[in-house]
Amino acid sequence: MSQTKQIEQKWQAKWENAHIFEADPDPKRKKIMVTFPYPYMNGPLHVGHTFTASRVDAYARFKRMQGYNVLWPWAWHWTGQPLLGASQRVARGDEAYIRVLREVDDVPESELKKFIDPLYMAQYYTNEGRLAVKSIGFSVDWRREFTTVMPTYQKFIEWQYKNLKEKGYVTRGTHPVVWCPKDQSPTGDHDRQVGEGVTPEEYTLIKYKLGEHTFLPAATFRPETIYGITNMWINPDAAYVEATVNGENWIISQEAAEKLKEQEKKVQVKRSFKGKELIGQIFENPLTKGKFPILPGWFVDPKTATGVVYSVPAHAPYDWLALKDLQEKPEVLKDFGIDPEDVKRIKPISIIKVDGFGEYPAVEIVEQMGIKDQHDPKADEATKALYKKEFHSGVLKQNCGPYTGKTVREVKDTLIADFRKLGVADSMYDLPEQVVCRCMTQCIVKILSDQWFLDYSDQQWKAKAKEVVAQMAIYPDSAKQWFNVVIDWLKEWACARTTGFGTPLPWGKGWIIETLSDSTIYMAFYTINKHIKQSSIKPEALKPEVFDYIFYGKGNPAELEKAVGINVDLLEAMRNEFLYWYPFDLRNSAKELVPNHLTFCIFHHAALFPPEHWPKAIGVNGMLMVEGKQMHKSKGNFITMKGAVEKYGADATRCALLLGAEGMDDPDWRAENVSDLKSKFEALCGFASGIVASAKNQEDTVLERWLQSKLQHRIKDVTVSIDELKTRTGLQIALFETWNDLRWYIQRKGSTDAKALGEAVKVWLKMLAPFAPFLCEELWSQTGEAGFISIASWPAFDEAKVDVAAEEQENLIIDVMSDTSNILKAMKITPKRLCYYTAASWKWQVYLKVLEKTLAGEAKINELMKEFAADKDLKPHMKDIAGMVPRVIKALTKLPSDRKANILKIKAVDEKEILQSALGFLKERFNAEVSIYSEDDQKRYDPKRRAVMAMPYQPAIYIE
RNA sequence: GCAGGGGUCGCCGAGCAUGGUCAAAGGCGUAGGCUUCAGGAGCCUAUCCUGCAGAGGUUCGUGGGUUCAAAUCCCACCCCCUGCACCA
Repeated sequence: MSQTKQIEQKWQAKWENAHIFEADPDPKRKKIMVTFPYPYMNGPLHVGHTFTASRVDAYARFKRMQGYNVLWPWAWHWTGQPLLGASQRVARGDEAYIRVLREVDDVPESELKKFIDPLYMAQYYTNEGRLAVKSIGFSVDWRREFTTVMPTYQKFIEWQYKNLKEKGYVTRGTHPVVWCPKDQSPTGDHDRQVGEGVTPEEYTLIKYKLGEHTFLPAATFRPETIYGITNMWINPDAAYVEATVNGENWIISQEAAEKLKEQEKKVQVKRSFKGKELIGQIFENPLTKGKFPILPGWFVDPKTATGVVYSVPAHAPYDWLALKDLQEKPEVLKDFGIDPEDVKRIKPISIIKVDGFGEYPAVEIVEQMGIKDQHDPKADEATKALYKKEFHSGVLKQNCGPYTGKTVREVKDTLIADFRKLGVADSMYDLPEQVVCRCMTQCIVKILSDQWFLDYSDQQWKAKAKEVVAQMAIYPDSAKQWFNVVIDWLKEWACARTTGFGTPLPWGKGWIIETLSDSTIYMAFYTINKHIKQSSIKPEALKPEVFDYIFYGKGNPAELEKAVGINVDLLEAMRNEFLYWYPFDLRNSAKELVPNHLTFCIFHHAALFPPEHWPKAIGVNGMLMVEGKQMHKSKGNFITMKGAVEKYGADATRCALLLGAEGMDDPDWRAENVSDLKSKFEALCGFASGIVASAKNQEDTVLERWLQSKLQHRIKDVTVSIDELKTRTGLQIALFETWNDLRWYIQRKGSTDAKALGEAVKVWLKMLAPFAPFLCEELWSQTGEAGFISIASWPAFDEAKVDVAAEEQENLIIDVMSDTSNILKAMKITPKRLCYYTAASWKWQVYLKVLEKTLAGEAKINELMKEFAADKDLKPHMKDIAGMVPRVIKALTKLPSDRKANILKIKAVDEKEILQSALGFLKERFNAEVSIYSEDDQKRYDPKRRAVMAMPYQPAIYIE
């Protein structure tokens, strides 16, 4: 076994035995409850889960070290269809799928066989998942664990839905879905062979009249164009039917008749015939009573909507092209007994005024794009472009009745509603593209009736949900408006279905609450599940009144005890535990859950809990990529949590992920980077334990003060970063920046045995502990500290330890070195001797004065000069000062303002002494003799007379 | 199509909200040196271009604009990612 693995197992066991992550209410301590959306158990946990949960764990561990009572619970989502589907595929002997289980999920053969039982499968993945979560070191309180099919959990969900229903958030209605006629069930995206992402579209049917009692329901997305109709198109070769539809006589395509049967229409086909039969007949516009002919249109697809299309050649490119065709090729009309002259007389009717177009936009766009005929693929493009343009900016002309002067966008909805009221319009759904079910059956649209919905359209509910958002923190902040947009956007959500695992709807036989609807407030269940498990509370005892008491404080525990048999103490303990932990303080997930789960969570809290129990914060992060691509089992780039930990170790896995991205950016998992990080950690171990072992010298030179001071900034930055869930920034500073500080100190010091360095390393380990807990525990134990670093106190920023003088001293060295290197680079020489000349004391006087004025924002050269001239000591140097002042001003603009302030505070420093103290270091660095002089030094070696160039914080340099 | 997020020096990625401190953090990679029996690791240095003195020049998706001054503000355009519902 590798050393890493040994260390990991050792600490995992120690944590578990010491129960340090098990959190109970403690009124003396402030609490933090963090949560991660429970993962769905139809497969193993993967690095995507790992990334998101690592952020939660880093936050939890950080808060725990800060002294908070931190609770991080975990559970498993079993609700829904996919688990069933997966199991069925195993049962069916689906080779491809079984191979994935075997090779990607690493399921042993003996277990695989048992996967024909979906619950067994879920239990297997749950067990594996728990081991993985433990092995990566997430600081979870396992006493609260559950799965969503546990009867006790289901009692909780029943309570939730009973409440929602009573409060009026659950409604009943109809809904169009993509439907597989063979499976007799909705066909979700994942169940499709063809047509992923395709959703039903609603057509308006305008019921044109053919004779007194027959309708031609023409399908359109643009019902406003009824005012511009010139004729009807019927495909002469397609099969049509005359049918009674909800008591009316309709003529529609054969396919349409079948479809309408599934859309809450009573359809009775009376006779079938070819479209040809209709050509040449005259129909009536039910609104304007105008009469128009039916013409042959071969482009009409009987498979789309009703197969009946009306023609608006002024605004629809296809219609214009088809009409033009007939007008130019009158011979085809002969077959239908239509007088070509009648067709030639048809003129487009313009009804929409739109910028950039004249009378007949369709005619113009066809000419502009050089579209030849209705078979030209560009016709489709033209249709879309024109539709978009007319919809957004088109204004209806005077011939549009009550809608005149309005934009299409404004009136569309009312217009449809009006037409329906007048009885001239109906509607039907159809799919814009073909959808084929996994079972190879062609899908259709079905309107499900008696569906149960969560009424997310409810304006008051929306308003309340926004209040929840307003009072909480969202990380990153930019996601906040997204939540608000989603709240606006959400409509009724079908919250129950008839198949799959889940909690039966308490009042609806045969309905099961679907996955995204049974996972909205379960964080509250964690708070009490510990008691339910420890006291083996029976599901039957968990009556709604029990939850009412626990969550709302309603009712009397003594009476409850009598009613359900849970004793008063236990009831009160549960109530207290809920009150202690709730609301949760952070919920973090990937951004894909923003438009659904996370927003649902907000809605349900708004509905069911008072403001004091509303979520405190939600974190959102990107979606993990693997080697630059989306991770997919089918793409062969699927990496499990277990696999990653085995290969790279827990700490490297966690940190590689966290260093990948923060905010909503997508992190990229690159195997090479992870192994680099793994070896970096090995180096870190050697580095740190070496220092810890040798720390003995009690010293307090400027270098120790510098190190201490630098460390304070790192502490501050890391603390602020993790607080805002900027885990990437936090880890970067904790790991790399701090490491660089330690290195600089060691270089300058030339030794590693100072106690101060050992102390700094301890602080360093503490800052790293939330990110790389195993390694830090191991090194912590080597420092001789008792107890776990996981619960050691987080380093606090200490203003008193900030030493700006020490920092500026090192800045001086760094600046001098970089100037020297720059010169060497330009000169392309190897130095034998370096001479530094520090500025004369009068220059400091000038420098500080200029600095002071600069900081105050009033650095005027002439005024400064006057002031200097008035000074007896400076008077003799006025010639030099004249040249110096502009140089100083320029140099100061390059300094950050906080450094300027520090320098002013420190006043003059003895640069010669500082450089002298770094003499050995500089010698070694440049591999040359180094001499330090003051500009005032009469005996200085200065053959090129460089010394006069010396400035405060910028000694002159001479190299030979 | 609608909505949200993005395009930065070989790569990954900070910075852009409060324009100057930005040739632009940090990591990775690459090159050179030190250390080492060797490999690895570690440590140091360099890494847009130019420059025989600490300097200058050209960069931050594209094209305009505002300003003494823009990666950062405004406008237009191009490209990429994510979500869009009965499904986790």
